[in-house]
Amino acid sequence: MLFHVDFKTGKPAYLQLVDQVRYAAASGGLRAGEALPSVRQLAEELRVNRNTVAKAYTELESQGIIETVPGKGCFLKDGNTPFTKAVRQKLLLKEIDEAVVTAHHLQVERADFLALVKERLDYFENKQEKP
Amino acid sequence: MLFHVDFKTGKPAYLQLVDQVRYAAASGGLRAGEALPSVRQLAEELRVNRNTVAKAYTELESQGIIETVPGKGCFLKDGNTPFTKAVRQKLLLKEIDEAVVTAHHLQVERADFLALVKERLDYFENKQEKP
DNA sequence: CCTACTGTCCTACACAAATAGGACAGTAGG
DNA sequence: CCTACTGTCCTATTTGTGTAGGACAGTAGG
Repeated sequence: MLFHVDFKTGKPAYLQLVDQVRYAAASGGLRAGEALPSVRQLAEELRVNRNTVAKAYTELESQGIIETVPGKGCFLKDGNTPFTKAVRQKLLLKEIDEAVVTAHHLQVERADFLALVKERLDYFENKQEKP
Repeated sequence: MLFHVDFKTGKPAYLQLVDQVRYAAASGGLRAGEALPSVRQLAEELRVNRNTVAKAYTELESQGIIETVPGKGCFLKDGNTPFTKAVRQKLLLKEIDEAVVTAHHLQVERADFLALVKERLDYFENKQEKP
């Protein structure tokens, strides 16, 4: 199965799901317009309450990743974020700054950091191409 | 004063402190070996319990940012992270991946993303130089 | 030694967060 | 229309997190 929950990590189950869907979407494991597993079906597979899955889907919708149609299901959104350019820059800058500050404390040099970033960009782009 | 806590954000006070110390250290606002404000003094300034500040300092020490000497005080560590290269790579990759995935969903192109990263690297490096 | 600092452990409490189950509304195909 | 699916709201319980104050141990200077 595509998703899994690890109860030993202490990280909330619904957040683990959110991350996994985000990664799957970014790396091409999920396609635009594709339907996600139903709330109940996924909940049973993962041995989790329906509302836990539902909470993850709600969070994903508020992030603009998926679209939920009541009575039909949840689907991966096909592009066009619901956020303005200003909001997008702010969200992204926050995460970039966190990584840059962490790199400083981990004593990772500028060149090494940039190399790592490019490597990861390549990684996600390559997976994207595949069938 | 160097630090401040905003109670309106909903973000825990001790985490706000952790972030501010991390940023101050990365941008040169705090120097290696420099003493941080004492737990009680800072707590009084910020109108916060001592243990809230103490918790922030504990977290910072576990991150390898500061060093705490019982009876004397807390000091900014002078380089040399306590982590192995493997652990450092793992910690950094996690944050880089998060930013890369977010960039994908915010539809920020590779070139724009790299430009942003370089801009922020410059920003922190420049502040570092200043007195 | 005594005083005034330093950080820390222990305990307590209030609040929020995470999870869980029952009942309900919309969709679609037989 | 009836059945079986979809997501959702409401409520309850539990668990964890953030904050708080009292008492204690180590350091340093008068």
